[in-house]
Amino acid sequence: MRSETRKERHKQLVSLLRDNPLLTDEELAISLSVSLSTLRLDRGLLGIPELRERMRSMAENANSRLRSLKSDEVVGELLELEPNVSALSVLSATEDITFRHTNIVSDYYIYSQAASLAIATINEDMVVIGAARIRYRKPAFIGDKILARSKVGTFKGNKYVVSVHSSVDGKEMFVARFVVVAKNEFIQ
Amino acid sequence: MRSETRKERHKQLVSLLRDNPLLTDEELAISLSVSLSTLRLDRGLLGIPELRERMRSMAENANSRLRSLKSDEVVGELLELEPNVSALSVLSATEDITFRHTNIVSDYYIYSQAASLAIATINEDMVVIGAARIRYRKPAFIGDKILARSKVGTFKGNKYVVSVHSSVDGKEMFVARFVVVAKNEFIQ
DNA sequence: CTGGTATTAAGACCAGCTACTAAATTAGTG
DNA sequence: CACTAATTTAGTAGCTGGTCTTAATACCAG
Repeated sequence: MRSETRKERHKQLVSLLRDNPLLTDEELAISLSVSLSTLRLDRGLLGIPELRERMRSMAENANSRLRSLKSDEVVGELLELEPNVSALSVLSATEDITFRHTNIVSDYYIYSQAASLAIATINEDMVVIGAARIRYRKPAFIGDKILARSKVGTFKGNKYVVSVHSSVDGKEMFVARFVVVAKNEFIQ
Repeated sequence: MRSETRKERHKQLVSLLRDNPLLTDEELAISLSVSLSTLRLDRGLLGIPELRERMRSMAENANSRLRSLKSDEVVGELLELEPNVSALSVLSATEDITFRHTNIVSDYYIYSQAASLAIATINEDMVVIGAARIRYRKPAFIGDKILARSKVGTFKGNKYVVSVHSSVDGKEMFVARFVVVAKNEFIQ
């Protein structure tokens, strides 16, 4: 059983597809300098679906991923919005927003949910975060539904103070106070 | 010109695909109760690409989006690291980290670069952000190279204060002061 | 009835596969 | 060295979800 070369090739195949899942069998075969037949056999052995399947599944959760990260602008799903007063969003903690292969939700996402909610709350064309004070009280884990609630406090001119409280199961997990700035001139 | 029905159908077609871009021509034709030919003609007239094209493009930018935030853990590229003292990272502003189709880099990424740098600076197994004060001084634009420099200030027990200054072309753009907490016990 | 628009049908072709069969090649062992 | 088993390659037919082209048909107005 001299299948060292094959094992090696399998590793390379996996790695090629990790870098670019949109390669056809032909391209893969050429990269690994084997025949189409061999490549298809390998792909079968490794249980890797055909290109079209891979595209399909990526396209499918491109949707959900889109929705979570940048979609339109809000990270999380906007549930309520009373412009310039308050808003509510929820973010479901899935594996791909966790921190270093743990079960803990990465702070980036908690921040992003809160910051985008703060921005969404303000009813102006162009709004950016100017400053913030944030505190993480507890971690959130895979499976948690993170509810973020924003409230507009004082505002002066083009600056609003928006506070955001994020909680899981009613327990406060994160608090922030953002200074949000509305830009009337369109920069650049 | 009895094309009222056709116009109506075109609207429905667009709306069907907006709801679910992964429908085949056959499914669409049935939904709209026309023949395959008609449906393909319509799709052509509206300049809508075939299913596989739609999948491909969705799959493509599912990719780039994934790759951009999270990548591994550090947002940006780590250039220097003196553990528990200071560190330096750079983030190149590309189109996919911008805010609302503008040229301005989204605050999420600036925060993420700074926070991950602060964490990377601390030489402990498990480290999370406990609190932060941050200020955005100027926006950053597509093409900018954002340099973030961290410095560890005081530390007491398992809490470190890490300050991060991010700049573009030597001009300070963002400042933050993080309280970083090292967790010795592995939570969960 | 004629003409124009809209719809449908029919046929040939393509990419990127699957599934299967069969032959050729390459080790590895006695 | 010959033999066997694993591995690789080749080749065929068939599928999906299209493309593109040409031709036939339905509909409706003037």
